[in-house]
Amino acid sequence: MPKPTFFNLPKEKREKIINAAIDEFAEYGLENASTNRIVANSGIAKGSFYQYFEDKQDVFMHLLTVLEQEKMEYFQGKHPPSMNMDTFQYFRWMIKTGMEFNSSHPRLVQAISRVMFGEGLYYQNFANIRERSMQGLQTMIRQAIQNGEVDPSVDVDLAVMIMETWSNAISNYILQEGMKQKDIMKWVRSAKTQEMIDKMLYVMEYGLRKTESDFEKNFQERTTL
Amino acid sequence: MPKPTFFNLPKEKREKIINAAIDEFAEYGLENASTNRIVANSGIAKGSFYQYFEDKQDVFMHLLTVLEQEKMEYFQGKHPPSMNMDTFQYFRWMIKTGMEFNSSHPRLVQAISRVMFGEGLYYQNFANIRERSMQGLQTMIRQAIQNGEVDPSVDVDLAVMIMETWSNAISNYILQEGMKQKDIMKWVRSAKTQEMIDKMLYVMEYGLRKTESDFEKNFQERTTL
DNA sequence: CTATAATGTGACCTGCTGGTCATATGACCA
DNA sequence: TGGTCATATGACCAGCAGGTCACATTATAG
Repeated sequence: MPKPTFFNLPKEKREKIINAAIDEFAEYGLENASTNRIVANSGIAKGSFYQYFEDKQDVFMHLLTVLEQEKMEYFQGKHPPSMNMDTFQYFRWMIKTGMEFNSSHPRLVQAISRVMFGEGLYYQNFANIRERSMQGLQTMIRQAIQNGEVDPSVDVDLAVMIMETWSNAISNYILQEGMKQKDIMKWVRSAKTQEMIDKMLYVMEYGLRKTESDFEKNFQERTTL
Repeated sequence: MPKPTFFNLPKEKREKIINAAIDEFAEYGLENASTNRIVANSGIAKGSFYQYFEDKQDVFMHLLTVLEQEKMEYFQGKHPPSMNMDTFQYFRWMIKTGMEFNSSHPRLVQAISRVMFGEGLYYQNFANIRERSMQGLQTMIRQAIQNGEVDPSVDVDLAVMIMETWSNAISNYILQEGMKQKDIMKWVRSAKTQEMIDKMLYVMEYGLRKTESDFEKNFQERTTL
């Protein structure tokens, strides 16, 4: 949390600092952000910076609350188009409204996602290596559509992106949980972890919505082979 | 690519350097990794480092190819349990085998995902803020299960994680594509982008697999309201 | 007006960074 | 043996980092 002195500042000055910080984080991420540049670009003295904030992480935490707050205000100004939405319709409305918000605050969102989701995505070199695995997935999916397994209306690139997302989500989840364990190997192979993976993949396959098809039946069928 | 001198090194020395690099990246990410620490921990001189590599990004790129290579070898040693798998079964096998590999190379995987997917996840502070939005999702999903909308066998935490993953995936996708456009606002609101979002959410809802239910019908139904 | 407290300032500190280079080492060959 | 060449070394460099602090400025109160 910023110190009280920061909140006593005139609004204009505060915003100038925040904007400089946003630009800095958007460009360099958290660890490589430079307080020197931030103070230079916001036209305050170095010493002042440390009268407003503990350190640069403090600034970044403040950006998070700014985002949270502004997003909440934005949502309060909007209203769902209908009262009779089910949960999925509501979620869709939230996502779309969220996108509207994001596109009206691109720098702020970029700064935060730069920090939260890594520098990796921004390096060109990585793209090449990703490409190779993407191509593998692509042919796999094309085949699957031909075999009538994958919904043909879902276009190939989208399906690739979805499978990649899932694959990363599962990997990260397992990695992060696994790191907490004594014996990762054993933990990964445990029935509980395997079931977790199965469930995630089941949802990828059949979706979150409850349909007439029986979950348990499908689930058993798929996983015991 | 590392320079030839690196590949002329005795295997043992090479591995010592690689291991030091893995530890460094796992701990500090790419930008904050220190070549000084790497040379100190691998017991080589600073100058030698620059006879082996261009710079630290060069080292990291090499780690990527090491991962790629070792993973390929690992997969070649394994064989799918059955030849009659459909695509989803095959994908499940790939994911699980991948997890096995990851858990047998935890440091390497951690180093790479640390760089690729950001420092953000590793800071404790962020967890608190995420918590709040998670709780919102949680109550939403509990309600949805009660209303018979969400598959009750999918447990709440998993559903939250899935929705969060989707929400992030969509945001990132839109942000990255949107940044290339002149007018983000307009692009986000364009029919094409909106349809893309609809499709992703449709897949989240109904899954990738082709079922007896008609995609086009469902899709139309859901999105025109 | 003076006294006191709060805020603003930037020169300065130490520590570490990525990177260089003159020199030392030692394997190989004539 | 002496000469050559790839490799190894670490002292050294300039640059920038985050952070401090004695002092200047301004606001507040008596």
